[in-house]
Amino acid sequence: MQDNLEIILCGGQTFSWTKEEDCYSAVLNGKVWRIKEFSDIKDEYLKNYFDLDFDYVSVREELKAKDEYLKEAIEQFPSLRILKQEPFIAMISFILSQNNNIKRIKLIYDKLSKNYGTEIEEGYYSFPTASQLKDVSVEDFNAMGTGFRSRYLVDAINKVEILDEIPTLLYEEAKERLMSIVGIGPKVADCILLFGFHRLEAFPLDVWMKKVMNTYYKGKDVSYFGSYPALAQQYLFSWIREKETN
DNA sequence: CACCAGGCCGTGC
DNA sequence: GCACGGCATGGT
Repeated sequence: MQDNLEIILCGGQTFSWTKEEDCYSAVLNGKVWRIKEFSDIKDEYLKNYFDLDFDYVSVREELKAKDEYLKEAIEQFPSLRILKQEPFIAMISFILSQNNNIKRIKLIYDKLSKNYGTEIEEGYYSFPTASQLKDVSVEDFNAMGTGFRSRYLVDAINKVEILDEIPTLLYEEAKERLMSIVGIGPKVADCILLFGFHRLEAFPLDVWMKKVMNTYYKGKDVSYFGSYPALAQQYLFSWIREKETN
């Protein structure tokens, strides 16, 4: 298992993957996947999921030339990619993420899968679909440990059709539309647009990125980072977390 | 025992 | 408009 996959699969952009003894596993698209390294990604579904056709090299070079912080971040995490997750999974995952930590988000993600998803192999469950969750009540969600986010989940599931509109909308319109769901604010909306719709103009500002902006990019904003601010965000997010938690 | 976590809502000004 | 407190819960 290489470190490269760790930052992508367990770094907070997805909660679908489980680190096992000798591989990373996930249930996606109705199938159990097990991978140890990039060369295991051969299936068409996974190739698309891992965004393997996008040319990260030139974007990395462009960002590295901007300043020393981006240069350091990119050199530390050169293999970072933005996964193409299912919109519904991304929406629920990032509603769960607020005022929460990665480990516990994953715990709830797995609990929802086990209780409301479909068992694909023994012990491996798909994340529930919107229709599998449509009759789940606030009290039911409370039993899953989602706490004050339970009512947000119910509202999101009731308004799931919004996700179908997103691809037709401009970034700002799409963000506003997502924010009409109770419990989705600017940051969660950006995460859904980025990880669920691959909108690379999104720029999720969480506590870590706010710290980065205040400390290293004072007076600057998203426009400083060029055409793909989401990539700059992802490198800097990983960089600052690594720096301050280890 | 505290305190914290990839924020947002509701209230008050 | 903007600042503030509160929030369920598991981990440390």
